[in-house]
Amino acid sequence: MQFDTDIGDRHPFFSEVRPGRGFEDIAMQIKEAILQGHLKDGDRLPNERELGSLFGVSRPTVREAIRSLEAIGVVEVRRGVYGGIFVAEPKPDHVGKALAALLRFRGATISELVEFRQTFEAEMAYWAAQRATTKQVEQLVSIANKIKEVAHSSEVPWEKFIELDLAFHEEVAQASRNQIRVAIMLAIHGVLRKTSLMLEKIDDVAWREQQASDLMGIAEAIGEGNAELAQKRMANHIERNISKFN
Amino acid sequence: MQFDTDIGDRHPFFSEVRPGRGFEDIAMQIKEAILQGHLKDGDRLPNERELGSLFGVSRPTVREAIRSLEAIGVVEVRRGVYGGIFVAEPKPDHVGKALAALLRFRGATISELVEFRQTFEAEMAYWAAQRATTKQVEQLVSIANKIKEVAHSSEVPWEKFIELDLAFHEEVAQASRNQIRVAIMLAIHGVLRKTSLMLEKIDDVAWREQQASDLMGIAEAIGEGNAELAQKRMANHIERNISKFN
DNA sequence: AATCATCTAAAGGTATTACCTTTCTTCAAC
DNA sequence: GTTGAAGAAAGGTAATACCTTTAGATGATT
Repeated sequence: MQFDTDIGDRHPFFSEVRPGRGFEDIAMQIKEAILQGHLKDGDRLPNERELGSLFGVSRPTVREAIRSLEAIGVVEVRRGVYGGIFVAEPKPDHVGKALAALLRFRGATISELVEFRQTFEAEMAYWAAQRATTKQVEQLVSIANKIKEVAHSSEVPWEKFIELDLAFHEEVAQASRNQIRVAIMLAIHGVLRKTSLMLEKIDDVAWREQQASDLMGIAEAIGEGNAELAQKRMANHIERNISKFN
Repeated sequence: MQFDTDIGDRHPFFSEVRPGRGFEDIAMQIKEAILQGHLKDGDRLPNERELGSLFGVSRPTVREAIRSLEAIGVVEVRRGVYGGIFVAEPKPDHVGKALAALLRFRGATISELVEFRQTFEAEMAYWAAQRATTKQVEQLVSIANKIKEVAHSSEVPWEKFIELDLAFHEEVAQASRNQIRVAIMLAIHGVLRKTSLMLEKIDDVAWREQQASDLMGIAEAIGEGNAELAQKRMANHIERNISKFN
């Protein structure tokens, strides 16, 4: 990625902005440049001062544009020498984070979330059973075992229990080999982490053991490559969660 | 929502920022204030200069924070007298837009998208059949009829055809009464609009008529409240789309 | 009296300029 | 060879002045 920093020449794909919300124009041009393939993941953009010259705007305006792009995970900013503005790598957890913010703020209710989650996760398990690698299956079993251990002792804080549970589901999402599912799963968990803090603690050992048993069953079904079974077990698992929290 | 603009006093829920990325701190505090219910949808924040005083930072720093929040749809900025910074209303199309940007940039491939879409939309039709209002059903039938008319004449540009198709699917999403589904649907369409521009035009009248017939069938199933049928027809409809574009 | 054009104040949008802070690299002293 | 201090690149912040948009108020015209 080469940049022509000479203001006099016309830049290959950047042009000066129109009046109004200049930073929006700039953000759009940079996004477009990425979509068109002129800028690729990891590419470094010119520094803020140079960008200002290129777009014919001041540095604050450039910075506002960068902030917008940074917020939605399009670019990444690093400080120091060899720092700068970089086209962000496709990390699904970035997506998840932003998406979580969206869901949390945009009028989606918890009951809408669980309704969606029910079939979403079941579907995810279905594909995971067909695509999980040996390593991923081992990982799932490993997590399920940890949960089983933890389930018995009511000493373990419920936050720990929840974290293990979420880790399991995220691993299933990964195993389903679909970045969209991974992103949505992470987003949902972002919401759950926030909201579950407001719920009463789960000291119910019987419930914990049921959960552990559920997850182990799902891990086994995925390990056997039995998609329908994995799907069904996951659906039942989520179903039990819903009735517990409603 | 009242604000104490006197710098000397401690603000009820805003506090001065730490060094480093001050704007991040500010964005976080505002988000938190919304989550905690201190700020509600439609509330107007103090103007940029006052916020600067409240947080103990300069105006550019405040603006960068606002840009971040604006990008993810948390706040909305209006100019002019009676303008200002407002907590954004829960408009799912805002979510959809931001989500679309995320999906487009974050390594999700088209084939992952269609795979997800298949069951997602079928599920959506299932719930729509159980929840659609009379008015929504009429709207669906109306759109399906328009598509039917348009299908015959190859005069009508394919962009128009696609728009009608997307409108139908969005109406189904609305009818399913789940904001999460609506947001995801809009996001997917955002991606499709961008990518479909790169595909060859659809002059295939037979295909168009098949589409029109599909949608009419779905609308009818929803109108009858036959959830399983609606689900099945939607799945078949998407299936045909996939085979067409692969 | 109704209507249309102009004025004006509030608030966001931009430009300038100067300086601070972080973070490497480099090179010298030990 | 290790340690440490200086320097340079690039983002982060501050302060200030001025432009632009927008809606309501005001007043003139018909």
